[in-house]
Amino acid sequence: MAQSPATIVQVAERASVAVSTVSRVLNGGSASLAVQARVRRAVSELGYQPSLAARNLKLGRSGIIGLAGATTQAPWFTVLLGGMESKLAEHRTSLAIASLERRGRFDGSAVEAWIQSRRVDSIAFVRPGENERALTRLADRYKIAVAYVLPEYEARRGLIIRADNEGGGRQAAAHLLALGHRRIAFFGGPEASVDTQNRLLGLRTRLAEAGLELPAHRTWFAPNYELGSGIVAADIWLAQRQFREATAVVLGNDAMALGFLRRVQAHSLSVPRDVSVVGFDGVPEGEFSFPSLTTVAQPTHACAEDVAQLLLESRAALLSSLVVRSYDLQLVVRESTSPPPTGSNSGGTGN
Amino acid sequence: MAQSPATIVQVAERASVAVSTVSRVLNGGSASLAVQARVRRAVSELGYQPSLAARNLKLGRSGIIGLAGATTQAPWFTVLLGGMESKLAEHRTSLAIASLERRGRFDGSAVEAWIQSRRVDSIAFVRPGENERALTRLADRYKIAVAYVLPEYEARRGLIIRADNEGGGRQAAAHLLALGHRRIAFFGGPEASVDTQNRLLGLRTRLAEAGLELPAHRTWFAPNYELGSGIVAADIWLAQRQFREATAVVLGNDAMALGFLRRVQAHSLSVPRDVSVVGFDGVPEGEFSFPSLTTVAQPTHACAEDVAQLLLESRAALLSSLVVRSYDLQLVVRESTSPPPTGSNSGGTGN
DNA sequence: CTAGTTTTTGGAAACGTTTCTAACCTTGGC
DNA sequence: GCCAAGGTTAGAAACGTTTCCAAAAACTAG
Repeated sequence: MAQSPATIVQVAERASVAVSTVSRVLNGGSASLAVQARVRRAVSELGYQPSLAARNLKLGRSGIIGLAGATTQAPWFTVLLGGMESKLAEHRTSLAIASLERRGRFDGSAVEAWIQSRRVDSIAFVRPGENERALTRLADRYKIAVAYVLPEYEARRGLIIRADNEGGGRQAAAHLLALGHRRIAFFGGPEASVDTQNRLLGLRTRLAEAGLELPAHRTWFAPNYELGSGIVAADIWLAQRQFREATAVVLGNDAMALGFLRRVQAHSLSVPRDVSVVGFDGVPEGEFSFPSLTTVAQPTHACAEDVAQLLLESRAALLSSLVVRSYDLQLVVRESTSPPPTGSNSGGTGN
Repeated sequence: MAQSPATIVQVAERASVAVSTVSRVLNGGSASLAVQARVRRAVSELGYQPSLAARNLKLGRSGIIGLAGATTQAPWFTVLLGGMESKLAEHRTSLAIASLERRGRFDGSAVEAWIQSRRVDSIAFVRPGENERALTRLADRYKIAVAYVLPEYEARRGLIIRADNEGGGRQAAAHLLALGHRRIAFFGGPEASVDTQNRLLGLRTRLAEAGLELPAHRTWFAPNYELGSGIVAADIWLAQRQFREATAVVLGNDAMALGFLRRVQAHSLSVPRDVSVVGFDGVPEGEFSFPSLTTVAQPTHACAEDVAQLLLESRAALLSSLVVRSYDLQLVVRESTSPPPTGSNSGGTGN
């Protein structure tokens, strides 16, 4: 039908009314009932929808919220994407995606050009990691409201979405204790990672409450959070006596846990019969692995909606002040954990 | 520094030059060297980047390519997203995401409002499935260039990205034949699905070339492509003699294959020792499953770049004509396939 | 019926670009 | 030294909105 989309001018003509009147009617201003009816009829006859681009240009904003992460394919990222999209769709706001990396490397100037040319109103950085400082400078330069989703450090203003990793560690420990495990090993992500440290802290705290320890000789830190680190962890667990004594292992994240699973099974051991395995994150892959993975899941979906909402409604406030939101992690019990092998469940202190 | 982003007017003032001149210089028009230098200096001093919104408004387009799928979290979708994003970033074009579903149901009018208010220049529908006709009507109404990524049917104009599922079926068959399998079972997706039919056709064709058959009593069709269908498939394989004779099974897609894997292993059988398993799609989960999954992967990344490129460069052509691109699938051999159990590898004809 | 008050409406400016047209400045040939 | 031709630059209009301000219309009250 409509060759090119109808404009407000056409609506005005058809309703025999001034352009400004159409705008007023559509934005809830006052108008006589007769005019309102005429305008609305013209609108529906023409199938008119205001051009957001023109509207936002006039209003001095872009109506765009940016979402940027190191990779657009990480599970975290896509969940956030879905959650924010559904929230934003109701608010005439669009979501623009940017990858922080070009050809595998962080590219600050590409991000800067992107922010500037789109004039994004707000932006959410997903797991900014080591780039956080550079990104903060960028956001400051352009006075953009910004949300950091699971940052490692802490910015001075903006919205910080953090996960209660310590609580998550406690939950993992509680679960394993309830199953009867007494000796637990921890194969963390990078030692410098705040997340890993907090998870370990939670584990230790909860174990201590049960009179148990998680000694340093049963903790190990990987160079990264990749699947390969889980493979190495498995080799260590298989080969080293002080680790092998553990009847349950907690891995730095799900990717590592999946690697661990594979390697251990390749050695003809069974999970959870020979060893119980717990991961962190709650990635979808964990549901389909064999055995499916017990994990401490991040509350990503809830975060997504809150990020969208706050970035929309508290934009002004976020420009100057700091808002920190912490979310509880949630234990998801699946098949990779069970009571320890009978016999190894001695009443020892675990040292 | 810059409170609000610099505009072309400020650049013009700083360079003591008219606004139109700045625009000309920046867009490669002719200008004296002295002026060029002055303008460029002003641009870099102010950190000026043109506002894409204003630019596109004037140019009568939006500079936005839409990407819409039933769910924004499907593996297919995210790969496409990443691929298109990196391609588009070089072309001053942004990608806008929309979900075709609101609260789990297809919502045509939401999609229409979205298309219209954003004035998207082109749009890519990912696996439109049963909504394809409605979406085609929409695209026609607004005269938008449109790409259908893996459609079930075929539109009259636009870009059709299809995968050579028949060839994929042939590859799967060839692989299993090479390993020594003679009796193969097929657990497809919905019988009405074109993809499933083509995959089956490819399997049959290749087997026929080897003098073998894939008889109807060793094929089964699921109601959908979900994991649960794979579970049911496994139960059928386990229970029914004519299926159980097969030393290798081909599933409708990876999700089903993963379900099959889990169920069979839950019955204390080993993959691939007791049965070889092949999936379709190449989802990331298949890499981390145990055993990792042999699959016939979709060439998603290549598609993504082509979709972006064609939607950008051949926009006009796509408005009236039909372009069909077919992509080869690629066999990815992992752990879930091996030679059949010795003894069952008789020289029979497979009937 | 008039004057005052309120409500409704239309006109114009503005947002930040690009492009068209016309004016200006150089240059070179005579 | 003049004129034409060429290249370079400035000015204005346009894209589709919203909003401000003033004009017009509709009431209200005296």
